[in-house]
Amino acid sequence: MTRAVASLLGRRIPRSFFLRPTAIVARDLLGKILFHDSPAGPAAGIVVETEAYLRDDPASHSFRGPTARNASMFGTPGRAYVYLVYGMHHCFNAVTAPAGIGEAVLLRALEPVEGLDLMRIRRGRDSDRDLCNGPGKLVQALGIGRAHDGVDLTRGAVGFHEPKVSTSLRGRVVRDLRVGITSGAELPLRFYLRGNPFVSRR
DNA sequence: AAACGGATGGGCT
DNA sequence: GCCCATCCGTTTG
Repeated sequence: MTRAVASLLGRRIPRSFFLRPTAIVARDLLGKILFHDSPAGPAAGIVVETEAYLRDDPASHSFRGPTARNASMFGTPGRAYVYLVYGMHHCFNAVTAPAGIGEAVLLRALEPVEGLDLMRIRRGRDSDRDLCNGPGKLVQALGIGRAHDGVDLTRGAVGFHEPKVSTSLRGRVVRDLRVGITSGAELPLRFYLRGNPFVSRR
């Protein structure tokens, strides 16, 4: 681990964190750091926007039961669920709930804090704000792909950490409707940090 | 500033 | 065939 990264990351988020109600996990991931120690170099960002996807939730991939595609969503909590959407982008989720129950948290936006040059190359964009302000964008910026579907986020190259210097999020957490879905659109399961310029929409 | 459409592929009815 | 948990360049107001 590089010197810069060591000064950034606190303790790794353990599996017990993900074994709590999914909306709570989605809320509590705000302010944590998503890190990928990739072969090309480290990249990381502060989580600023998430969405919860529940069982018996018509917007959730798990709604119609387990399939080959969504298998990891029904697997061990604290692992990744990565899938291809719109034929060209990937989305990254942290699996929650006990095995057999298909729930997860979609990561929608990060505030880039490490590996910004690498992110710019991967994204083909220069502006800091355009690196991780969307679910497809952050996945591309971090170098995450289909190969990461099912990986354990509590150990290994991809995972969540406490920030070394933590700031209070009191009064900054907003809860409202999810983005880009049709059914289940009335459920308030999106969480983001008020006023943060790296959130995917204002 | 908002609205729109094209790209692109896999999963499911 | 149709429907996407999206992104981006272009057009329109």
